[in-house]
Amino acid sequence: MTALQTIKGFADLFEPESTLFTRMEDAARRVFGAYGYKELRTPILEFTELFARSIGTETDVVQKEMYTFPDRKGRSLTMRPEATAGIVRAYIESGLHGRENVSKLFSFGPMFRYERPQKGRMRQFHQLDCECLGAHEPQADTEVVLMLMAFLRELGLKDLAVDLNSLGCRECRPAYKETLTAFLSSLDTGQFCEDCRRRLSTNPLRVLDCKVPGCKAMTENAPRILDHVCGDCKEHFDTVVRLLDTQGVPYTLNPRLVRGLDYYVRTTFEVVSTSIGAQGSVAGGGRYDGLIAQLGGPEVPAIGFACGMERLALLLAQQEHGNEARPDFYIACLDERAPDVAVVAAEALRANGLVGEISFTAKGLKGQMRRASTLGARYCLLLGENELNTQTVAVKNMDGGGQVSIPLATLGDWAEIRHADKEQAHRPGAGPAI
RNA sequence: GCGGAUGUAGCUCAGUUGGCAGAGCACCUGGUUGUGGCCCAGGGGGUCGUGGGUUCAACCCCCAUCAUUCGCCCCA
Repeated sequence: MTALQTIKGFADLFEPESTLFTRMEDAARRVFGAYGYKELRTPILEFTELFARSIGTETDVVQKEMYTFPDRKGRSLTMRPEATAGIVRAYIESGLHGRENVSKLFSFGPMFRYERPQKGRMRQFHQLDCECLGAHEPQADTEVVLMLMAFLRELGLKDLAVDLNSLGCRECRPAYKETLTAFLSSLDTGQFCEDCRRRLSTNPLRVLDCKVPGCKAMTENAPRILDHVCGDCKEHFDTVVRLLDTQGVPYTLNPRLVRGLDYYVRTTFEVVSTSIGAQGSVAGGGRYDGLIAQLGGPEVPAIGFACGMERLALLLAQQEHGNEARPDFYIACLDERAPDVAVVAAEALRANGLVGEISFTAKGLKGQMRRASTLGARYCLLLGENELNTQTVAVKNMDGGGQVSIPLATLGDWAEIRHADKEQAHRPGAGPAI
């Protein structure tokens, strides 16, 4: 029998990733909750039509990256490739728009895209998602960016850059598109890379986003969308930027920043890290005023963002390398009767706030000490023949201190003192407890 | 979908021109050490990713395939 393995691009999350994910979710609830956002959980499966209509039939995501299959009655279902469509569907279907003017929702969970896996990109990946539905005001845009930054700060992440741009609206973007196309066509198009020559006709805005140095140089003097948006869009964007200034948020105006999904308009932003390779984009979002109506809902504006949890986990992991928490104790069993006693003793220690484990089997002391050492335990509790006969436990300080003998009956008191020490030690530092 | 790299012990990886399968860490046993984590000696562990081919002989060369990984495309 050959052993089974995970599906390509689907990962089992062990420590420390599993803990990092939990911490991100906790931080999200705290920070987003502070801005009045409520948690929403939508299904992983939706009718395929939802994504076709929202993301855009012509996009790569819909054309070749979705997990799509018929159910038992032949209806086409798709495992969600992103979160916004499902949230908007739920928003419309629940009639939430009729009960409140502005709805603020956040969500997190697995998404699915059939892509070639690489660093920070899985076929099953996870996103944190925030949507502010019903607000057209530029203050909503600013607050969403501020909230995203507050969330990343809460996680202790540094060295992140915010890129900002406006994509114009349905009124002014077509005109800019023409201006841009005219400019690009006037260049020596043969010098563009293969992809850009294709983009020229399919999606000229994407040419600005090309990473090939040659293409970048050629589009250096391309007309900037910010100089071509209509008065309303300009005013909207100016307000967003001015408010970010007052809050001291560092950002870069990036005229090349465009979005992959069709429904974005006006403000668009991205948070980038320079330290995780090619997949440096950690979060991205923007305004999508037309989407809700496009999906059969009311004419309601909205703005939101999605945050890639795998990429955040990469950043957190490299930032916290070597900061693993130490267990407080390890109980070494040196006698066959010891494991029984160890279970009870460990419970007494944990009841007083300590963290640690025991050896289930009795083995030689040398191996036990090695085990305690590799675990990084602060104290190694020895249960040998002598200790069992005298109803005591030998407690050895693994950090070079001495060793004391403690009656089993008073182990709880000892643990209480050690726990108090630990609390004291954690007070000044900002490190996570446990 | 396209391109590069890598698959050898539980883990990290060496392996010369094609000539008996290796090290470190981990694990087990023994010795030593003041109650011991260091040190010393020994031991268990391998379909060399898989399937073909070339050869007297393949971890090594060739073909195929699977997997992992870094990029491209696309996206968070």
